Amino acid sequence: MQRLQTTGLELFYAQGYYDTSVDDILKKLELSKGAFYYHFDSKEDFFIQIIQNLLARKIYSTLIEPIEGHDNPITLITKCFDNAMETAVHNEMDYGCILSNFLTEFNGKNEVIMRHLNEIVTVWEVNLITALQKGKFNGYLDRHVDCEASATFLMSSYFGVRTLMTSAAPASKKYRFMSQLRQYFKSIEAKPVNS
Amino acid sequence: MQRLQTTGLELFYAQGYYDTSVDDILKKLELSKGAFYYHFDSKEDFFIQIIQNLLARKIYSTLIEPIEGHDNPITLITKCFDNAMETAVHNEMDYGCILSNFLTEFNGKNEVIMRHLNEIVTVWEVNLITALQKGKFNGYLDRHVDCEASATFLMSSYFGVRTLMTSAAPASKKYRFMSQLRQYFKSIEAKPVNS
DNA sequence: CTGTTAACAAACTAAGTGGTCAGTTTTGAA
DNA sequence: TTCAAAACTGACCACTTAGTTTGTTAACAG
Repeated sequence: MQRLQTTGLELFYAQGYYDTSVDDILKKLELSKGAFYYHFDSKEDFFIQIIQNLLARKIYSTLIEPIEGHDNPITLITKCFDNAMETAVHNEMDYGCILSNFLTEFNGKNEVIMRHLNEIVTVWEVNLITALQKGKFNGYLDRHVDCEASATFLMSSYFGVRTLMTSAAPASKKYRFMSQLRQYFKSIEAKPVNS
Repeated sequence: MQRLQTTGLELFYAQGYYDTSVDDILKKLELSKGAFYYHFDSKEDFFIQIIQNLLARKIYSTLIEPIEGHDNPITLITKCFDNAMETAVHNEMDYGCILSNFLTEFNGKNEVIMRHLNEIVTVWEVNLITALQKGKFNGYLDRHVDCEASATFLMSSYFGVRTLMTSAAPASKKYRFMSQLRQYFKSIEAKPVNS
């Protein structure tokens, strides 16, 4: 069962949902169709279970959990993005940010799945905002910073760079991105008081 | 012929390439399959012609041409992104950035098409870098700015925010994004000389 | 009027697609 | 040992896919 979902997510991530047939998955697993439809109502049902069981966890462990804590959110987020992109650089099987890819694929096509995906996006957003607000409260961020806006900007840039990284020269893309991310962070960090 | 390609791009953009059948396009055009395959070798050939004839032009007119000129690139890029996102906000048929969507869809699946798409990305990148360098030369940007890195950062953030905008509250996403884009720009613009 | 050709129509093929179902094996408790 | 429920098989169904083939117009040069 776990094996089913893991393989499913791998294939869906690599080939896309609509371009991965149930037969594809079953062939890789050497399983029969009957077994599959015994466990799942439909391909869509299968995918939704994957979202809830695997995708949500994956996003949490790579993008949310690392930014929790009471340290400087700038440091935490920088490290978090750096790590996430580093695995992408070193993983030849990188097809961009899973979440962003699926958002693109299902947009305007499957409302049910979109709701599940957007839920994960919202969780990420809320956690980012919270981390930033906490950072502001603790004096790491300038007190004029718009945390909601900053979160949107950070999410955008991360989604986008992961898309760009798949094309060519991911390592250099990562380096350039990180340098400008730091530049942005420098502009919202707490200014030293000239007393 | 023009009608064929225009309708094709509309459908490919809205539903994705793999989820749009030749029959879909022909049904909307009230045309026969014979006519289609008289003009095009294959579905892929059809799409590649669309990329070259329509997509490249669309990217040029919305993202490249507006940033050409000798004004402050910060102003130009800000206005350009603002306009591009504004049409997205007001267009109920918005499915994100066409280029970014296709990059996601074809990544790892069709190398030929990927090459064509990446060509467009490169053109955009080169023009962005040029605009920034010119801005640096003309004293609009701080002379320590890494123009390549800045271009990557700008492209990433734009791709990403267009993906996010399709989910919910595009207008508010736009507003938040633009505010932080300005914040970023403020951090790379030429510092006033304290003489 | 004739023959040629560009432009299309429509029926067709072969290979998939998601999904079903009658039947078989495996498991585990009584 | 029994037997029912759970787990699984693989052939099958209706349908869709990209692409082909054969046939029909319409225009037009000679």
